[in-house]
Amino acid sequence: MPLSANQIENMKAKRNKILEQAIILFSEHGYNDTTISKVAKASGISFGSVFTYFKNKEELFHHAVVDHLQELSPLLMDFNPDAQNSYKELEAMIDKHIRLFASVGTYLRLVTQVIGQPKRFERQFKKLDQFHYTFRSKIAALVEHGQRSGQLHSGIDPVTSSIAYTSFLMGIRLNLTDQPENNIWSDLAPVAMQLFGPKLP
Amino acid sequence: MPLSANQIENMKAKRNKILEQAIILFSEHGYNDTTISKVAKASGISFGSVFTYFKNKEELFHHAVVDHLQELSPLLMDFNPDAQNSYKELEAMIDKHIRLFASVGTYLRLVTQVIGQPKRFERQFKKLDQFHYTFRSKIAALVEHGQRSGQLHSGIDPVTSSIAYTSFLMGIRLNLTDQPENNIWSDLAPVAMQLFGPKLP
Amino acid sequence: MPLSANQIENMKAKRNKILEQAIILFSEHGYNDTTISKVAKASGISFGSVFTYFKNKEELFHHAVVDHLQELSPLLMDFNPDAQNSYKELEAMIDKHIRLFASVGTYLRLVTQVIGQPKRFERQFKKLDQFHYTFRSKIAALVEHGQRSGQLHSGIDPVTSSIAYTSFLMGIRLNLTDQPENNIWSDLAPVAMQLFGPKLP
Amino acid sequence: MPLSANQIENMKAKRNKILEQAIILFSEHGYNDTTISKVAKASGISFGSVFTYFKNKEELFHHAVVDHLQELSPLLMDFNPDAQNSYKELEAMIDKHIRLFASVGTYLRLVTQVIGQPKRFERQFKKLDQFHYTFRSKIAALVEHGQRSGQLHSGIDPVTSSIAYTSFLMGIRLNLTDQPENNIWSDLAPVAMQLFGPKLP
DNA sequence: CATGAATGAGTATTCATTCAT
DNA sequence: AATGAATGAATACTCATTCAT
Repeated sequence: MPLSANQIENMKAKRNKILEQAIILFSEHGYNDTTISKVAKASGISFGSVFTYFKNKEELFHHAVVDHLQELSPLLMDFNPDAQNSYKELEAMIDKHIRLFASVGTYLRLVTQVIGQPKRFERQFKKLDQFHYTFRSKIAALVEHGQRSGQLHSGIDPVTSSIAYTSFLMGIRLNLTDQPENNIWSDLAPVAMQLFGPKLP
Repeated sequence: MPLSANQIENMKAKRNKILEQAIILFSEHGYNDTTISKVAKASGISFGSVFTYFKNKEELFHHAVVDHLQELSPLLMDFNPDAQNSYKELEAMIDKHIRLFASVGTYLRLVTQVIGQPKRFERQFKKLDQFHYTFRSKIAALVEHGQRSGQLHSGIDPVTSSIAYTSFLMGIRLNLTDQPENNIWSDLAPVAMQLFGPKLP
Repeated sequence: MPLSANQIENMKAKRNKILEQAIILFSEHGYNDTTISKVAKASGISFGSVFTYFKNKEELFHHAVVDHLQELSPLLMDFNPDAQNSYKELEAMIDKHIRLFASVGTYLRLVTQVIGQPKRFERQFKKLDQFHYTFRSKIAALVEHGQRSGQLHSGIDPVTSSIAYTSFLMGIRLNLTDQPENNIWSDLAPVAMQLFGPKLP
Repeated sequence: MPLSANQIENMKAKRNKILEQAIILFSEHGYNDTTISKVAKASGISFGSVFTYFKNKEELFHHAVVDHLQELSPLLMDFNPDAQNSYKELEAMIDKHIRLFASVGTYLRLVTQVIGQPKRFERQFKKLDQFHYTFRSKIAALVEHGQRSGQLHSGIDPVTSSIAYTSFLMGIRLNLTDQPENNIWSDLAPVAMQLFGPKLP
């Protein structure tokens, strides 16, 4: 008996619910201290059912790390490296990134754990590293463009500055809390811009 | 009959050996996957003896995180916020910091774990946070000096840029591997300098 | 899908099996020398399953001490303090008690351990102490009745003699072995009766 | 170099100090929960020195149980089975015993532990059982004397009543606390006398 | 003899995974 | 598919005993 569309929908919803809670718990308590039992409870799903959706804990962790990246990726990559006005494009990009990094603290703390222990979370690390590579490459392209068009100083290697920039983003995410009153986030955009050697207008 | 000076020396050496190996293992495998047994083996010390030096695993972790900070602290704070030539002082400081961050990757990955899960490692986090505060305050003082003396642009709040800078340091430490051939480290110094809004000479 | 009635029955049986073996082992080897592993083996149940039924060793011990008391209680309290013929009622009661104490040696040795270390087994001790209080109070009531009706000498305070009696019961249980050929038990009934100051018929 | 008399004295004192504290700790916390380390601390003696006086924990426990019995024994046996007035002799004996049992609660709780687990503490149990045998035999002799001289009823077997009596003593020791205000102890003497079937004067 | 560090065997407890219902 | 009981491997920690100083 094939599953009805309704059932399929229902199962997708359950899977997402599990993943959502898994991200929260893994993020806050780490891999080992997040037990399947706790995830099940938080998701309002029976203990045994978690294994219906994810064959084991490692799989659950993997998807918690990787699946969400698919959603985030287009948001992070939403800028045009060939934009006429590289300067403005950079500014707009930085603004978006900082807003985004400020808002997805939970997930990014999970990412941090993976990056911080690349050997331990090898499979997840590779996925993130791949993404990081395409991400900063696209940024580097924009920077190179800006340098050619004379809007950015040329002294800095574009790849270096793109690495500096993504590191900066991860660094502030690591260092700053989620306190909403913490409005230092918005002040950081112009500082981030400095990394690309902007020429004064 | 109290312990002989020789014995005391011996014990100190053992304690340090344990701590040293604990940093390596905690850094690479995280808190839970680092077992006391592994630490003991790596230190060439019997299992039970670890408990002679640290009353439990939590305590061992705490000292692994905190004790080493005492050694690192003077190196990180080795700059003069009241230096005549703020610009040169900043450059020298950045250079030292980057070299240092490049060389103590293992320990800093451990620090990263603590910062990434502040609730889980509350006690350790507080200690690190305290240090971070004094660290960036001293940097901010240097920046303020530089702005007053006109060597740095005044558009950026010194505290903000000091936070941006320490975040940047942590971020590159997180993102870069320890491959010795990885000589991007040295290229990052001038990019870091940008964060403080240097006036072109 | 809730558990079937059959499963529930099965689990109750397992729980009882564990408790039964726990009583035997705790009684014979004491709290510390009775390991969960031994209890599991004796019960024919896997090691981990013991924790399905009792959240920890302390809990297992507690139930081993306290649950069985519920079964014993009605047997010990099976006499009528308001009986017309207090003398005969006392005799019948003593007879029952002595038979009972002779037959439940294992459990009572466990009780002895708790009473002997009231601070160590505080929670269990309180439960037993409560029972002891109601138990001897009911005996005291019977004695008082017997004194009023002139069947017992009045020189002895009923509460004192009830305490003397329960102490006597525990004492013989402590001093005598379970050797079946040990038929001193039956001879003790008339001696016990003396504690209540019976008037010669 | 032979030890000076002073040193020997000193060592005896230390040994006694250890034993004294061991009785207290074993009595209150049981065998397993009493660690050598705790005994050492309580005795004001170094951890290692305990092993100078007792070759292992079992030995320490053994002496804690057995040595003190030597001191107690003459006090318990201090009555004359051939006394002219058996009745008075019994009364005096009971009085002494009850006072003694009331005052040495700590040690007797230790004894209780041994008797309650005869298999576990086999060696100690045997010693105590031996003593018990001679103790109740002497009492039985006094009772027999009393029966022959007509001061006690003859219905009860002297051995049975002596066992009843020693059981009673252990039972009240087990059941009653050491609260000094607990003056039920003194009321128990006449009740105990009943066990021997006294003829009314 | 006195001291206390070194050792490792022993144990309670947790938890991912399996599987019967 | 859903449930939750059953299992046992893994691990922190304790403590008697040994032994070097």
